[in-house]
Amino acid sequence: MTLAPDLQAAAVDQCAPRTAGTECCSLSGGPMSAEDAQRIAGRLKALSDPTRLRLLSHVAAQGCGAVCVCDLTAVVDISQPTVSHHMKRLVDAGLVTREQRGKWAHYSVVPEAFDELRSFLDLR
Amino acid sequence: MTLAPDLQAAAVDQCAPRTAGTECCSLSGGPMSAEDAQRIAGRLKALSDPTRLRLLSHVAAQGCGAVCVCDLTAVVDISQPTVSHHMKRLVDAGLVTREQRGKWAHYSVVPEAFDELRSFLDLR
DNA sequence: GGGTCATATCGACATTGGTCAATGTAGGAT
DNA sequence: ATCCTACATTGACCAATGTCGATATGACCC
Repeated sequence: MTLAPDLQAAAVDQCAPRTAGTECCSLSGGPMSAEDAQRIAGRLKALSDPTRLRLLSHVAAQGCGAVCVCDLTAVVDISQPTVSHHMKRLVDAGLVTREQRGKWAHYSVVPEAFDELRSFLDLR
Repeated sequence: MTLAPDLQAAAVDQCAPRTAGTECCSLSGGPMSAEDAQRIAGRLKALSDPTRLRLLSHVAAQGCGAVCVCDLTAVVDISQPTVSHHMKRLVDAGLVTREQRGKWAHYSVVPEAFDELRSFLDLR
């Protein structure tokens, strides 16, 4: 693992105020439209791979800090192109954001996306 | 759609007491083990298909009632074998249970499984 | 400029997965 | 026993996906 490009701020409980989750739909709210099902399934599909979950858990553990790919390749034992591919899928799904700082790519989680999924999975 | 095999009880808020979700791990709880990632990814994978989400939303809408396949085929426009296949995947993932009543198969949701996923997706 | 480092993209491969038609199975009715 | 009904299983097909090595891009340094 190379030197971390900056002092990743220690994980904080709540760094930025979360905008209310995009109220979309819920599993218990009756039959879903095909469009909603497509949207949610897309996000869940991005989460449905063990390698991506492990990568994501490292990003999420940084709280509002950011993680570069060099750190991630060291943790999960897969090739660098594969890590890039997985991170791209997470970004495309709107679950993490990517920010280029110098030559490093920094990733951080998008809390609203997870809020939406959590409320979708609520069976009440 | 054939006649419903029994009067599916109107959805109730809380029919059976939920046992506390199997506290496993969380995305924000630091790096995940490969085993945990595999487990959770398996459940998420079962949820990562739009057709299964739509089927599941019909089952979940019944609350603690149960739904037979004949009702499900009518709702999503896919063949009966495909519905069976999807329902089997949901059962194998532990998200729904299957109960044979006469010649009908009745499906209902497993709230604990969803509780576990929701707490896993909690970024706090 | 050239060189190196961090990351993305490309092409190829093997595996998984969604779908269907055809068939099997088992319960209920006549 | 014979049919019908409700559902599962099988086998096949094609599309999507995870993985890698090789290569491209782009930022920094000298």
